[in-house]
Amino acid sequence: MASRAGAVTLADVARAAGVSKMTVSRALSPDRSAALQPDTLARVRAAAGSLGYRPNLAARSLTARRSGIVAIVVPDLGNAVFAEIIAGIQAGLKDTGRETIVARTGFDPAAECDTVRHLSGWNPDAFVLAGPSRTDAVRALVRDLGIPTVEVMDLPPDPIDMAVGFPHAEAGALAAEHLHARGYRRPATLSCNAADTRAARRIEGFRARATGLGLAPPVDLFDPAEPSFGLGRALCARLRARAPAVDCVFAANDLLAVGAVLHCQDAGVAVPGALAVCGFNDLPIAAEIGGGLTTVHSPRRAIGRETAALLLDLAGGAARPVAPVRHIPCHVVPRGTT
Amino acid sequence: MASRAGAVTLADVARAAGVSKMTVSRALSPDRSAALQPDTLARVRAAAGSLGYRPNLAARSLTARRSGIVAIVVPDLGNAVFAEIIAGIQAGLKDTGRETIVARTGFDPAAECDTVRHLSGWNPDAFVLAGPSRTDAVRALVRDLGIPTVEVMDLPPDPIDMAVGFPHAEAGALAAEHLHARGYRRPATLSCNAADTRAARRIEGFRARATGLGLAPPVDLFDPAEPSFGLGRALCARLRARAPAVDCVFAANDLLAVGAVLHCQDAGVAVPGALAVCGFNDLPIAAEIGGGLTTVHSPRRAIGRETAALLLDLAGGAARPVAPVRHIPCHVVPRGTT
DNA sequence: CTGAAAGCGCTTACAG
DNA sequence: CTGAAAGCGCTTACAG
Repeated sequence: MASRAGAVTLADVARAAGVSKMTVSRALSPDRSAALQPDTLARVRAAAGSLGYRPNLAARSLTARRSGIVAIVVPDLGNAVFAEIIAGIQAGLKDTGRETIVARTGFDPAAECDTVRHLSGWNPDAFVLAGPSRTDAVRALVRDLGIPTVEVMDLPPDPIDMAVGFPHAEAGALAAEHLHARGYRRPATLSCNAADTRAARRIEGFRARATGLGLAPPVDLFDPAEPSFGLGRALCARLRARAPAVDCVFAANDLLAVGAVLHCQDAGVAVPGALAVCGFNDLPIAAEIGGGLTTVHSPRRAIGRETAALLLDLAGGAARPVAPVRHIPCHVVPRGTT
Repeated sequence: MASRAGAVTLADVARAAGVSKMTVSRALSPDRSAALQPDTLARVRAAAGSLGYRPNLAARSLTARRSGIVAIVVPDLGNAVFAEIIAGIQAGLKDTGRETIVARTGFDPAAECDTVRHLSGWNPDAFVLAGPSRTDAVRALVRDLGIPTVEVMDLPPDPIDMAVGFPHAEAGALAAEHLHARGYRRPATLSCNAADTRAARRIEGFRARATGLGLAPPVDLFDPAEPSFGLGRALCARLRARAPAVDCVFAANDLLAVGAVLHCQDAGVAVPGALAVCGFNDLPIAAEIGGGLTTVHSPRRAIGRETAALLLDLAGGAARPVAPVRHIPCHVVPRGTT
């Protein structure tokens, strides 16, 4: 039994194969095994296989000074957006000898800093930070650590190191252009969750482009609660009471947007006839509701894959990849609500 | 700059504080610092703080023979069920010096084995396996590794080691009891995804209890596709065409159940008047649809927290905790669709 | 209460 | 193409 106490080590394999530990080390390293004589290689691999050798990764990490770990820090796992980014990264890193370690902060910027500090003890090859805001403390810490860091989902005005995503103002601007092109002229916005600074920038981007295109200044409704269908219903009800002339709505996320559509269905308000609705993210739910929700697609998978590619470029040699800031644009998915 | 090359080590702190490495090691270990003189402790901590010392976790893991890592293997992160189990575990492990490492298998049982084998190289304190099925290879591997392992979400007939969850047949039985108590007598079941063996057991449990209570034998509709609202709509349409006398439906998951309700709304079928619908999981969507979906709540958070508690019990000393198999029951949440 | 020695299991950097 | 030596940064087990 290869249990923890008496685990099979490099020395055991060396003994069994009649070679030195170094030869075993080389035989089991994809990069260095080419230098070995074919029959030596075969003998070592056979011995390793029959003994059930599994390298001690802590020991490897200690000497090689790189762990092969990519540390991903997200606010929340239940959120499909972050889950898909992680899935994209893991898919892109598959079979490259890199493992991911995922930590969640619960949207607490201070927790992000503690988490990065702690994870740094594993000497990750890279950090991926997915949360919406970054404290100065994290920025200083990450710089000080000297570990490559990718900020994802967003393109911050002042990236710490690398970034893969899109400026959230752009997502709002695309929604404004779409609604304008469809002929709507009196817009409103729905948003929530004060901690979500990206949502705020989407709304700002919408407002800027909407007024630039000559639409009426948007009526903004905001609620500090977390997003949900129920909140979308409530905000839409409030909107109709306050500003009945509004003919279209940009909701900062799909949950609010679907809630708004549900409210309209219940209240007998024709969508998009009396009120058009555009969301953000393009979660699966957007395609599932009757007629489909028009929404701005955020390319989570592509961001994850591109992040993996960036990390592999890094490992490939260049001190910094050719393009350390990669813009993955979002786009409008027109469906039945606009 | 405390970058990777010249990171601050225990020896650096020892020099700065004028003590030996051992004293620093003790001062920084919560368990062993009690044995130090208070002023020594303070001096060491001050030195560690001002130098920005961060322990090298690979080195610690190598000597202490435990990493403090809990390795969680899930089929999919986008699935709210697994995300919540992970969140529950992470919440329960917070401030206990344990980190989680999360890997996904994409519902591929062979990938589960490869993943466990690879993660074992980090000498995790424990494995948490969340997927629905386990190959004999993983079972053998995990036993051979001698690392404590918790299977979660389910209570398998033959647990490898520890387990936290509920038998899925029980969830189906609860649904049958609920529908029976409400007076429904001619049931059907909707299910999908051949790889989801747990769903199959929920359906079996439903059938057994339904017939035991004297209901008509359920009409079973199955589709091999992944669950979605759209599939729920389609299955419900098929059901009504094939078995118009059916008066209630147990759907193996909330996505199918919501889809079934949406189909009924579109088709002008009164819910629950003409057809009652009960789902499984109690995802947020269940409370959000108009009137609310009646569903069997799966206690994901509680399972996560209980798993964390089990792991802490383990660390507390006992070779195996008092109750290595913990039953966290599910329950019906009655809402508007039954 | 504190410390000197040994060693965890690997890989790096030299040799030959 | 292969190997002997040294050392990564910690903690365990002994001493005192």
